[in-house]
Amino acid sequence: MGRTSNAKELLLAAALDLIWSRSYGVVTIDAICEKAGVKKGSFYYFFESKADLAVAALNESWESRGKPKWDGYFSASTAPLERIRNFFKATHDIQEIMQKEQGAILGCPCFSVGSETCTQDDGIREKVQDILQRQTRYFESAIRDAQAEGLVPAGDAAAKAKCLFALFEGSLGQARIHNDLSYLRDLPETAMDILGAKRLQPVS
Amino acid sequence: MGRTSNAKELLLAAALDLIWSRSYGVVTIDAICEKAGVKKGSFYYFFESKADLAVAALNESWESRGKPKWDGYFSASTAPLERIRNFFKATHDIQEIMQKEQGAILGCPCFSVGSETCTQDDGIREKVQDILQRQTRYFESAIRDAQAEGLVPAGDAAAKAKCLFALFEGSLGQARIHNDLSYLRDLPETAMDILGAKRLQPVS
DNA sequence: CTTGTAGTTTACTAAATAGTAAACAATTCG
DNA sequence: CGAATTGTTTACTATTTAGTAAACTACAAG
Repeated sequence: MGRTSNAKELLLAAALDLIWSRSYGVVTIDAICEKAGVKKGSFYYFFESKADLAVAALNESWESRGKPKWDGYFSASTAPLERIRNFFKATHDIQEIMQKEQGAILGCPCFSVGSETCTQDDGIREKVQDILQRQTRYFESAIRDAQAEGLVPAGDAAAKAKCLFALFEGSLGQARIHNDLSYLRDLPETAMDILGAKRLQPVS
Repeated sequence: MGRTSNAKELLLAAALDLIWSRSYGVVTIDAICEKAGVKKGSFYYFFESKADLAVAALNESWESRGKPKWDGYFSASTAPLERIRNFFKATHDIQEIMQKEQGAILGCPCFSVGSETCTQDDGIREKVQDILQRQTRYFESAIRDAQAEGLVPAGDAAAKAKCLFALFEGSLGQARIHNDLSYLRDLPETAMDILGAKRLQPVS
């Protein structure tokens, strides 16, 4: 019973949008409230602090948008190396759309916010670590399947997954800093190189 | 003539230290002044703004510490692939020392600050782009030399360099977020995989 | 229709922060 | 020495920001 509201959702969306396009530190609670069209009193009704909101926004974004996407790309019904290639291809295409629509390549909010706040706020750091580790496990699982099928050499799948993930986030970071899509173009082939997958045209 | 001072250097050092260990956005001019032991009036005597100081600090850090190091690792008197392997090995070792001394792996200040501020401040973005592009060229040059010596397959050296740099920055970012050195351990071998360098024990 | 609950709004305080102006102090060159 | 110059300090203002308290409003269940 009582009054109904979508203010919480509006605040989560506004926060993610502002923090992603600018940065965590530069975005004020007032700015988030203004963008959401919600008064500050209501903000403090739903959240304790900006950090609290950021954690909730990252979580909400992962659960409702990120996870379904990753689940799709890394579906077990797709061949293991195809999952990885498709994912990296999609990374490029999604950021391409973002550049066209927003005028800027914004990369991965989780990684950007994580790098910015990890020495300052434990709550955000833990949530970011959690999401990034979940994402890395998609790679890990696909690599294990590829190894089981003899598509790539055996080895430490977890370590390889960390490398692929580093390539992924590093490329997105460069694309963001330079606002340049070309940093994302070779991702699929580079990933195959890292995994030691046989090329169509053998190297030597 | 006139009064002498090292306040400018103190401010540059304090700013880099604080911004690197925390973030650009969270560090105030007052905090930088306090850390440097310099009054705010003096700050504004030397710099126009925090962004102005940040640009100067990044530049100073690159010129006096970064560039000499990179010049050393990528010396033409070292074999091309050795340059890259040594560099990545050193990346690990330097961050290991940092973790022991400071309690945290801080990664690359240029990339962190760049990702944080690139949509907000043109001055910082341009300086960061400049430094990152210079660094990428060290890879590019080493890759070209490796290609000329037949150590790696021919191909677009600039594109490969971007990939190596993405691996580098992505790994540092993960190491920072998780405060975990293991993200840096496989860098040398992964770099060789990306370049298609022949392994000691061939893959297949 | 009334009552309790969920959410909203306004108006405020206290603190932090950027930025300035002008008097003051040290250094060196003529 | 004594200007001219370079850097320092203090004390200040104006603004932004986080955070709060309490009155107010809409809704839903009984």
